[in-house]
Amino acid sequence: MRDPDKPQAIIDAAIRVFARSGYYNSRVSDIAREAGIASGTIYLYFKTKDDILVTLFREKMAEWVALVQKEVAAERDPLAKIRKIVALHFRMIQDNPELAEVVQVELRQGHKFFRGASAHEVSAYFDVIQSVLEEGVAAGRIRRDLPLKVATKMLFGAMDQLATSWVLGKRAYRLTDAAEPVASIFLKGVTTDGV
Amino acid sequence: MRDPDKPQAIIDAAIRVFARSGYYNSRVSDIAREAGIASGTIYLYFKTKDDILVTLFREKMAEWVALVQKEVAAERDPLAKIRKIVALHFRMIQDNPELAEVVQVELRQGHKFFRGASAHEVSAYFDVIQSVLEEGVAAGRIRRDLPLKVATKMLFGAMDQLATSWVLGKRAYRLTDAAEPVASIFLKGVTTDGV
Amino acid sequence: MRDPDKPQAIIDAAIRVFARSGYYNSRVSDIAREAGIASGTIYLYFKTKDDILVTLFREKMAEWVALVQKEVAAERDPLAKIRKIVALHFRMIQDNPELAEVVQVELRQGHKFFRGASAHEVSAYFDVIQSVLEEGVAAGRIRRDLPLKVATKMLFGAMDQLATSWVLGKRAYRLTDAAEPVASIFLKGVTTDGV
Amino acid sequence: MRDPDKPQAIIDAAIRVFARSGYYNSRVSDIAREAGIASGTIYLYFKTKDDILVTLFREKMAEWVALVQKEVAAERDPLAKIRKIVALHFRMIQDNPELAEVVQVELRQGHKFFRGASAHEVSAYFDVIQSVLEEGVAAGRIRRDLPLKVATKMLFGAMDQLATSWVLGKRAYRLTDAAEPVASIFLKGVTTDGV
DNA sequence: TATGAATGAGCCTTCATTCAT
DNA sequence: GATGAATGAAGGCTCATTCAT
Repeated sequence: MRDPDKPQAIIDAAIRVFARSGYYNSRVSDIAREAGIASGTIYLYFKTKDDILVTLFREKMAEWVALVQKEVAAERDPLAKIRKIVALHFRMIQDNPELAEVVQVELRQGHKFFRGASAHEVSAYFDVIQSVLEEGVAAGRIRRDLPLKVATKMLFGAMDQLATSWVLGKRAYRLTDAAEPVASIFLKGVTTDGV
Repeated sequence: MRDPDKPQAIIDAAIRVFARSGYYNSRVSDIAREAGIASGTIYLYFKTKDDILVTLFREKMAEWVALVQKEVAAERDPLAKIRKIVALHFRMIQDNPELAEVVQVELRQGHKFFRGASAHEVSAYFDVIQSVLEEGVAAGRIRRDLPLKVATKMLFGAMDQLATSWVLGKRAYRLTDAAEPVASIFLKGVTTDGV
Repeated sequence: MRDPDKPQAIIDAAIRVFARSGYYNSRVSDIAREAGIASGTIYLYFKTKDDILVTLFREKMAEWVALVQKEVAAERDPLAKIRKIVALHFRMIQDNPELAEVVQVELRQGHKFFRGASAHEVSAYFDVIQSVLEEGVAAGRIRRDLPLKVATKMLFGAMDQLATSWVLGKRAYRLTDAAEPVASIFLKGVTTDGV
Repeated sequence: MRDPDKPQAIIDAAIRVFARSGYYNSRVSDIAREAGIASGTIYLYFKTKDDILVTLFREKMAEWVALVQKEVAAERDPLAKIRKIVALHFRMIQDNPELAEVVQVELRQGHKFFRGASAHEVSAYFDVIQSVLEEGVAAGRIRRDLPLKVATKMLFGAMDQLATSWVLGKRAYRLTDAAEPVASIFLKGVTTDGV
């Protein structure tokens, strides 16, 4: 396993191919052709076809969570952090629609991800959101009685649905334009009254 | 003379099988065995394996939308209608976890559903939600400046994520208990201030 | 097996269906539909799908040979008998193109016919031709040194090829018009010089 | 890098298998086993099972027609050319009885061949025969009033029937021994009187 | 006798994976 | 390491045949 760029090139090719046809309708040889290599070469870097998807997913999610954590840390205000998360989420989707399509769709293959190999990476993102909400509560900006897990899932679900609609739809508008309304509605729903 | 219960029995068996292994990892013969019939019999009622999934999806979504429409019509207050939708959504998921798992997961196979055969059924549910929000605006209970499509997707996304987490998780709690918090947070986010 | 018309109706339907699609591309249910009966009914009269073809073939060949024998017996002159055979052959093909197509094509399924169940019926037709040639030799009208088996096959092959070309072709001409030329060429080839 | 001998090996195996059981009763896996390869390998070289038969047929007929054309061109005398064609035809059948059996039988699958993909190859052989007859007419050796198309089909049909009988029969004699009688009878039938 | 729904063996074809070069 | 031809297990679908009604 010498060439350090090959795995990345394979993953990038896989993203494009999976986005086009879905995991089960894509052939390993399609990925190889897209990557400009022979299909046997893929098996020098990945154990199985499944391994490509799982690795892809883990890697991208880890990158993503790291980025969000860094950006969120740069903000002081808990509510600004929430706005930041929404803005980042939508920007990432908008800038990487193929990756987004793969993740949106295949993420739901519960057996593979939520319950499986990538559960950790997924929950890390939820943890980031929940931590910010906790900060908000501690700062008195978010309702003390807010059920945090529920609110976390709601925000993720709301963002995810906007993203899904955009990815699977015609993409005739800028998803990033939805960030402010989404954040505002959510924040109005969770913040302390009179603040 | 064809048995009019067979298609339903096949669909019910397919729901159990797809929930267990996912569409692509299920064999037609698995569905047949689950339904207690020979695999060839399935082809007397469905054209292809795909047809089973699409029919299943369309049928269940149509039933679902009809039920929600009826129940919502029975409520007067727009905000009570929203609470009703959330309660129904969660009850349905909780009472039909296998169906829920299939729909949650396969719904995202964008190529098959959102963009494909079942786009109509899916959007009908969105229409129900959006109509209620419009009523709320007309009644002065919901913010006049609310971006309706965004709010509709947010509510659906929030419910869907709660449902997904519950379905794919350990189901150690009652999903219906989450209905009130979800509805409250959402409503606080969208209702007119001071109402 | 009460209804005496059913087997005939099934065979007639089979002729039309086999002519249209060939034996292997025809389904038993196609024959049933063509005959206006249920597919299970076919098995009251025929043991297998194969049995339909074999019975069809035997029956039609037997009828055919009986007819030719009768008509040939009505002629005195051996050469006139040959002309009669050719004329009858072409008329039969022309009047029953669907039967002809089935027989022409499936006849060659050597395993089933020449070597199999219908060898007897096929050779009976060859016997008729050869007998006439023998008469011709005995009457001094046909060359004494003619290899009879070869000449018999040649005449049959010549007629059969004309028939095949007509059946598989556009049928834009009357096959019966070819009877006289075919008979003449053959007879010139086999008759005694100077007669 | 694909093995250039594989397609030929597959076709040769297919000839043996088809000759043994007929096209419809042969499985692709039978051909693979006969060729000593895995069944999937066949699909690296042929698109479908049907493609094997069509390719086999086209290729062999093209070779055959080319050979006949070359050999016929080497003869001067039109009548000698006819004798040559008959001799070659019978020799080819006798030397390749399995190929012969396949071609004889499947050739009649009108839908596939005469009317289908290989119509061109088949008619090329007829063209060779007819051209020679035309030469004979031009040379005054063959009757000016001979209906050429009829005579062409007669000769082909005669040869084909002798071949079929031999192939499907016990092959207890040398087919090539029939060449001279067949040619003589045909030529006596078509040549100018007194020549 | 007639029906046609049900059966399930059978087969073509695909494609993830291997391995000789 | 890289290749891609070869493999062969797997599965969707068909259809001849059966049998309960």
